[in-house]
Amino acid sequence: MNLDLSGTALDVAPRLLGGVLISRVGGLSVRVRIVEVEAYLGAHDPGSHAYRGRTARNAVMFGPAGHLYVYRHLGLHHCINVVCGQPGTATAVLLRAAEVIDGEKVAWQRRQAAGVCRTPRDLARGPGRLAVALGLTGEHDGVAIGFEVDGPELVALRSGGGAVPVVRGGRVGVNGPGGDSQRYPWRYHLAGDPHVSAFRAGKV
DNA sequence: CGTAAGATTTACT
DNA sequence: GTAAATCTTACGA
Repeated sequence: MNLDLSGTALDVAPRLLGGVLISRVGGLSVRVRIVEVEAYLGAHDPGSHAYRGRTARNAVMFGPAGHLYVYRHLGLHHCINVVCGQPGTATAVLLRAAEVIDGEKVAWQRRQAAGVCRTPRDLARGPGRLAVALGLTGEHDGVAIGFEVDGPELVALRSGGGAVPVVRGGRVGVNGPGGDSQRYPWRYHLAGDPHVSAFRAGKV
């Protein structure tokens, strides 16, 4: 089943949960099940990078859906977004955490090379860790997303198909006015899944 | 041009 | 629990 990315991040985010992401970076295949995402709505969202307009970094978000927006955070880590919506609307879904279901050995080696990973649970639990496990870096900013498991694209996305228990809550590290982390409840994750990262409120 | 803050992770007290 | 690492963008002088 193909994913429809033409809606806003709020439409797309819940549908990505339970879906499968395949990465073939460097010829090494890693497959993960998405368990946690966050929606970002561009110009209408103070927490979005695109809130204050287009820059060289976030240009991809203003483009058509079905592309990867990868950015470097704090100089050390990368975060992966799926661009959705229409061109000109900078809406995207941040992939925050996933469960590695195939290519665990490759993911483990990448995580060991970049830092320390003690348990399989931590392989892709968190945005930066997920990027490492998948082998995605700043070079992959703007690459097209495929929808076939064995397609030519570097990364591919597939819907999980069935309904999954979704929990909605405040985004991690992002606050609304007055330090209210629940002001924009645009974080979605699978209920009770151990691979979901811990919630942290943003700085006030 | 200089400074502050950020969609984070890791290590140390 | 708290701090440090480290780079890009935004904003004030």
